[in-house]
This record gives sequence, structure tokens and C-alpha cells, in this order.
Amino acid sequence: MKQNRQQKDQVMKMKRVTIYDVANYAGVSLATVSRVINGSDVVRGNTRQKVEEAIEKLGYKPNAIAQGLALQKTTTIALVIPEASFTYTGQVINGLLDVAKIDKYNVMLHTTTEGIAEISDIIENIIKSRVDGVIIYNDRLTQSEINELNQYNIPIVIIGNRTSDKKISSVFVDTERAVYELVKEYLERGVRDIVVLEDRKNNNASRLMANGAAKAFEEAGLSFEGFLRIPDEYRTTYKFMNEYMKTHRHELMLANRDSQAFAILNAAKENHIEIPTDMELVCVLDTKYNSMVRPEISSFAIPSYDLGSVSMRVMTKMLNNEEEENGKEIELSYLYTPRQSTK
Amino acid sequence: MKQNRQQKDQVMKMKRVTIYDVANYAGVSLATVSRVINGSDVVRGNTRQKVEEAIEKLGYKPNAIAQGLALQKTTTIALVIPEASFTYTGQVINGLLDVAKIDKYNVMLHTTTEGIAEISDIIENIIKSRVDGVIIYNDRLTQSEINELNQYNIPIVIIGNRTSDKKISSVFVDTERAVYELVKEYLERGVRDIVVLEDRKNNNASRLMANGAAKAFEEAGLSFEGFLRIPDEYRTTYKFMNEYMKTHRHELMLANRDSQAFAILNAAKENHIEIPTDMELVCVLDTKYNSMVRPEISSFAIPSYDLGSVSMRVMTKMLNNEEEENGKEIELSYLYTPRQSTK
DNA sequence: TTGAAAGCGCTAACAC
DNA sequence: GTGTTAGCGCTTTCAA
Repeated sequence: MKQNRQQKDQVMKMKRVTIYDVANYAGVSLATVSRVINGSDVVRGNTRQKVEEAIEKLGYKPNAIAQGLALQKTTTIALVIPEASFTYTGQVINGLLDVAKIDKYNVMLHTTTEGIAEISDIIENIIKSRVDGVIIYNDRLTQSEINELNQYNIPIVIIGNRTSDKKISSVFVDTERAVYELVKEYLERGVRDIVVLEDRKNNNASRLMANGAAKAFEEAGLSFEGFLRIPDEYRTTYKFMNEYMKTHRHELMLANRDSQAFAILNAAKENHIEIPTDMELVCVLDTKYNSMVRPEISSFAIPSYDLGSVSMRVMTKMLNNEEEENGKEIELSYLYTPRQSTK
Repeated sequence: MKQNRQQKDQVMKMKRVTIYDVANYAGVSLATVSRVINGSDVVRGNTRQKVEEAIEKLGYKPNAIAQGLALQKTTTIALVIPEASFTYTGQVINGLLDVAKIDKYNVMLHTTTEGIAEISDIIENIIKSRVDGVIIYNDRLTQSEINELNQYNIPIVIIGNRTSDKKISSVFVDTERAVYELVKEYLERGVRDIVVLEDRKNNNASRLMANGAAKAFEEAGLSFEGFLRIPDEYRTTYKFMNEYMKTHRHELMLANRDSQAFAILNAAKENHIEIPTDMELVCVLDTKYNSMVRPEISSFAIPSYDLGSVSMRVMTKMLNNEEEENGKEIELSYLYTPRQSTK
């Protein structure tokens, strides 16, 4: 069978070239080759040269798997994001990958599917693949699941939620405060009929938004009752809003994603509600499509790319055992950007 | 140093549990443990039980890296996509990952950055990480780069372009034919002033669209001169179109991405060109945002999810050495979907 | 400055 | 059925 493997390799054209081949070709020991590829400075220039030539000649590429075994580290991190969130996480991923590339880390992508309880499979998988760290977008993972990972003593960075622990750091934007500040301002202007629309795809974001609004109301001596749930029987935000707006209208509506705001926009139009004249509209997260609708939705400029790049940077630092980086909570700032959907 | 490592492990709470620990605990040899975790059926039920208990008790998870070394396979594939294409590739990735999950494959994500010539770095990286296969979205990679990968005899699946070779298969939609058929129909209706707008982010798609249109024109005894380039000085499609439409109008415009169609839509509005009355508009690729604009853009329903899932399935088959799967060109069908932007 | 050799954790002959 | 052992390709002591 060993024979078989080698034979097959022959047939398949070229045998994988290993560190042995290089050592042989260069007439040195494999230890020396190892030193060269790892940039050790004890190797004599002359020897180094020979080895480098051999590497070049043979087209040798170190086997990262073998290195991983020997070194007990894979220079790979796992990224876990909710499936179907690419529209909003695209920039986050780009930021993350750019930094990963610089630091020579590989990224293994895992997605969590809504509703399906296979998260434990993903965790199992992550453990088996011995990645050096895990970056998790959003709160799809419950505390207990995160704890399970944490047990394995593997550094974790959470994107989007403020959390921290011994080996857990987080990078996020304070949505709650963003909404709080906005609502507060409207309240001061005398606007009271404010509604926060639920985002069924992101409970946590919804909760934070509602909390922010509630806090502002509270401070004004009022109580907030404007959290608008989308009943299960409506398949889309648009369908619900279209129905809802036949009998309801508000002064200000807040949505999480721009796509929800667009749905509101269309439903409003259908119901002859003028935006921003009759109702104002703001969303938290937007995409490039927001510059393509009329009116453009006022939103918070969330630094998505940075959310990703900073996370990866934090991860690298944790991996380099810069202890002070552990358990950090890094808040990135947002910027409210008024557009045509507000007065 | 060996001491050191072990000490450190102790300090860091728990020593990684290996197959040896399990063997020890269960009072069998590591070979037997290996057999159990690999589902070999030669193990006696009684023994298997003991081993399974030990695994459970110790919380043992096989080290995929070590397995990879021993087996010469990583059960990991690399996915290469153009950076910033997540809006359109999101569904592709979802499809791919879903199948990968079923087949127990891991996916390493790599992105290619526009203009920057670090593709060779990515290839180098892919080789080093010893993935079992590579799936490439789109034609960012030139033939010579693909050849370089191919040298290593690693199965490749290309998404989006018809290509094939000894170890290369592809999964795609025939955009050229889609445009051909559409243009042909318009020509038959007497519409001649047809323009295909360039997609600077995707030359290949642009080319295919232009080819399709040209073919239809040719068959009608006409020559196609309606390929509209966006000059470099314009940063966005919108800026260009807004200028362009001051002096030009057409009967039918074709864009690749919905976002480009939206730009045209807005520019048209600004220039008092009514769609679809004064001009009709069709795009190839669309996203969920297309259902949120008015008028909705007529488009081709491209099975993005399937593009991903089928690719991964093909990859699995190639990896299982089902020779007949090599060099396959799999065409997925599209469906023209007329909406409000056409008469 | 270099080489020999012992692992890293696992699989798969081969022997019993 | 189960154990022994030789790799898989690399890193890192330890000696020379």
C-alpha cells in the first residue's frame, strides 16, 4: 500500500517535494533546511545559498500541515457568521481578511444556519481543526456555546456584542447608545410618536435598539412602548408594513437594516404617507444600495470594514500572548448621517 | 523546552488529550482507538464500548492536523472570490458551504483584491496549506495562474466561466446566450437601439454580454455597436450615466448588476426619461434589493445558490476520484424574468 | 554552524 | 480482533 501510494504519485506526475528532498539536493541535513525556511540567522551565508537554490530548483513549498503538527499551531483562525448575512457582513469579512493576509493567517469560514441546532457541530469541527483562534460575528452563539469553546482555551473575538472573559475579547459599535442619542434628540424636539421596528433576523440588535429608545424615554419621564413586532404570519417586512400602515402612522420609525427601511419606504408610498414630511425614517445598518434609493435613508455610518480589521488585529495580539489584550472590549464609533428620509 | 511546553500546558489548565490518552484510559492500543473513531467494523462491540466511553470521558477530539499529515489529505478546500463581491456571491457561498458541511469539508476563504498582483501569494498559500481542492469564483485568475495551480495536480472548479481541463471543471450560467436570446427578441420586435453597459468590475461578464448581443445583431444582418464603456474619469456608474443621458437615449439598456441598473434608473429619472416608457432596462444579476426599488428591474433569475452547491458537489466527486467528473462543464439554466422596467 | 534524533498525533500495514 | 511499528513532513533540542 505504501508502494501503491508512491506509484500513484509517480503516475500523477510529480512526487510532492519534501524537506528531505531539498536537504538531499543541497547536501545538508534537513535541520539546516528547516533553519533556512524559518529565517534562522545561525546558518552560514554559503550554506543558506545552497539551500535556497535547492528550494528554488525543486519548487519546494513547506507543508503547513506538518508544520502545524510540529508547532502545535496552524496559523489559521475560524470565522463564524450567520448564513445569509453576507450583504451586511461583506465589508467586515473584507477587513478581517485583509489583516489576516498581512499577518499570514488563514481563515476558515463557517456559517450558522438559522434555527438549525448544528452549532455544536461547528464547534466540534473548529476544535478538531485545531485553529489558533475563533472570531464570531453576532450573537447567534449562546453563552453556553461560547463557554464550550472557551473551555478549550482558544482565544475568541466576538464582533458586534460587548462581551469579554478570560480569553474573550470583543469589538463592537454601541447601537444602544446610538439609538438613545437619536431618540433623545427627537424627544427634545417634541417628537414622541417613535417606533422601533423589530428585526427578526437579529434579535440582539432589536433588543439594543429598543433599550436605547427606552432609556431616552425614561430620562424624559416617559415610558417607551413603541417596539413594533412583526407577527410570524407575515413573511416579509414589506407585507406587514403595508398592512400596518393602513391603520397606523408615526412620526419617526427606526429600522435595523436598510432593506427593512426600504420596505417601510415602499409601504409608506403605497399608503400615501410622504417621507420625510409625514413620517421620518432612520436605519442603523446600510449598504451601497442606500445611495440608490430615493429618498436615501438617514443612517448611522457603521465602520464595517474596521469591525473586521480590528477584530483580526485583536486576535493576532491575543495569539501573540500579549496578555493585556485578553478580555478587551473595544468600542468603535458610529456617526449619525442624516439624509433625505429625515427633516 | 519540552518540559516547558508540558508545564505550560499544565498551567493553561488542560493538557490536550490525544489518542494515546484514550488508549491508555480504555486499556487498549492506539490502533484500536483509531479504528473506533474511523468506524472500522472489525472492532468487537465490547472493546468499542470501552473506547467510546474513554473518548466521552476524556472529551477527546481527533486532531485533524495529525490526520491530515498521516492521510495526506486535509478535507479542506480553498475558495477564492473577488474581494467586495459578497453582495453577489453571498448566495453562492451559502450554497457551497451547505454542501461542504454535509460532506464534512472545511472551507478556507481567500479573496483577490482588485488590481493588486498578489494572486501568486494566494496560490502559494493554497499550495502550502495542502487543501484537497480549489474553487474559484469568476475569472480574476488568468489562465497562467490557473495553470500554476493545475501543476500541483489539485482539482479545480471554476464558477462562472466555461472552462475545463484535465483536473478542472466548471459550473456556470450561459450569460452570452441569455443576452443573445433577449436581444434577438427585441430585434424581432423592431427595437434596434440597444446598448450594453460595461461592468468595470467584471470584464468577463461584460464581454459575454456584448458577444451575445453582437451575435443576435449579426444574425439579423446588422452589426452591433452598442457596447457602452464607462470612461475611467467617472468614479461611479451613476455619475457617468447622469452625464451621458443628457445627450443620449436608447430603447433598451442592458446592465450586468442590479446596482448598475439602479444607477441608470436614477440617472434616467433625473433626465426625465421614463422607464419603461421611454427606455427599457434589463440587468443580469440581481439581489434582494431589486424587489425594493420602483420600478423593479427585469432580470435573469440566476441560480446563485445552486452555482455554489453544484460546484462543491462536483468538487467532492473529483476528490473521490470519480474520473468521469473531471473536466466537466456544467451549465445551469437561467430564467428571464420580466418586471416593471420593461414593457 | 551543522547534524542526529526525538517528538507532534494519527493511520495503516503487518504480525500475532 | 487487537497490538506493534513505521511512516506522514516538519521543528527543536542536544551534541559535535
